[in-house]
Amino acid sequence: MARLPVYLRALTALQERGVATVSSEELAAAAGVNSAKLRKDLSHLGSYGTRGVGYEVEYLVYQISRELGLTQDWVVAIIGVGNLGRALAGYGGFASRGFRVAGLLDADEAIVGQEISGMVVEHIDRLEDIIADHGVSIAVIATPAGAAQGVCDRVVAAGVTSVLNFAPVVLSVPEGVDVRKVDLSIELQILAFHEQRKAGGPDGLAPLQEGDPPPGTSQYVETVEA
Amino acid sequence: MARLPVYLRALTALQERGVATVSSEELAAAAGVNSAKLRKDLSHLGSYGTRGVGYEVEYLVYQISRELGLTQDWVVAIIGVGNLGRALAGYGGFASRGFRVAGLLDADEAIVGQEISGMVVEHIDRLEDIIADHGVSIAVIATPAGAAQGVCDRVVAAGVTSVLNFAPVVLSVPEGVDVRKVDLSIELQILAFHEQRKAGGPDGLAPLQEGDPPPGTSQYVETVEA
DNA sequence: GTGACTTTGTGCGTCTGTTCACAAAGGCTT
DNA sequence: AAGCCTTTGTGAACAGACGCACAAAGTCAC
Repeated sequence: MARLPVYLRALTALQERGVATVSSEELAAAAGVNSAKLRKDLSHLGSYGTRGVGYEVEYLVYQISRELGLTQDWVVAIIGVGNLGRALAGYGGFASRGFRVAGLLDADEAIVGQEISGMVVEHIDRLEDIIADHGVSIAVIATPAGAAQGVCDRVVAAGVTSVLNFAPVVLSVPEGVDVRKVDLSIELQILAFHEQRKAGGPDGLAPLQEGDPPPGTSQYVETVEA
Repeated sequence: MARLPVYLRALTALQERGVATVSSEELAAAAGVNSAKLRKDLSHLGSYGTRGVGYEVEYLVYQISRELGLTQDWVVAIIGVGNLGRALAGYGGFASRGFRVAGLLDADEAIVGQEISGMVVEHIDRLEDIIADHGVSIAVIATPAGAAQGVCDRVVAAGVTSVLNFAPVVLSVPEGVDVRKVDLSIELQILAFHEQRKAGGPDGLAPLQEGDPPPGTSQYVETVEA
């Protein structure tokens, strides 16, 4: 389930505050979900709390970590060392959760050789070597959109079966390869959509109103991509 | 719908390639969704294509942009200018889609005054002024986890009703305020989960096997937060 | 002008995920 | 030791999304 990491974070926060036991109600509130859903998730996961008391925090942390595969280390390569790649390389949340960054790669000769967050940027030509040598199992793609599919094909061919994609394209991959996508501008657009809704619908116009330019004579292009 | 931005991106890509008309089947493939779902989304949105031909690309771009509220400009403030905040400030996808960054703010005196991507970083004390002066309607929170809720409360009090949160906490906000969350390490954890599934279940153990340490004597802590 | 072909728009069955509500289970107090 | 109280685990109703499949509608060729 996609909610387990959220539970895990809430639990580790409780753990740091020295809380030993927690009810489904409290934990659900901390994670921002319904308590019945949380209980069903946890029971579906096999672990149990004790009725009348709640869940033991440490035990649950261990169970969820194991379920998520965080008891073993995962080796990550970051491809594309632009602004975003740099931020990812310096992101503390990786190392502290069992993700080891084995390499930073880029195609730009001006960037290759630079030291970023204690690592030397390698040339993209060495991609296959680095994946094989370090046993990389997760690739993070932070390249420009145009390069993403090509890089993706190469990492998949080299045996990587999990890809985290920050490039604004839909990657096509063979069966058995997982892709997750994070797109900053899409998140903003969704917020803009809701914001507009609050302000009273799209410009207050019904779609295809009398007087709107009909399809076929369209000049609306300049309104979207400034 | 959360899929409209994906359609829009696929459409603008087609537009740049000079494609005038597209069928639901083609567009669905480009967006990575089922064609019936795409047609239902588009019809639900009110706009139509012409049967036997498909959708006119330009007209659809205009309609979706209008629905998403991209025909107007949205003013954004980025709070927290660490690695991630810097990457966001330099991200080209904002300006090109009608999102104008009105301010970069941070609490660290060493960062305030620096110029990042052509903007001078302001002190967090000026938060309310900047929101009011520029008419900020979307706040991007890229602070450390501990500061996020406090910053969120302040931007909401200042009238912001949409928040994009990169901090690894669940923000609590009053009714009517939208929060979207992007969490890099959660994405990686979900990938790790699937990766482990491919490799044959969580360590190959059934939960709470005979011989496992029972709850109450737990020493598993060191396995999770290294 | 007519017929064949293409593609949209949508009714309907299905399925997954969510929530309610309650019985079973365990602890705590007296 | 007995009963009360809290909290889990889950059956069942509910809701929304999804996708198939087909009829309506329009185009294109001749």
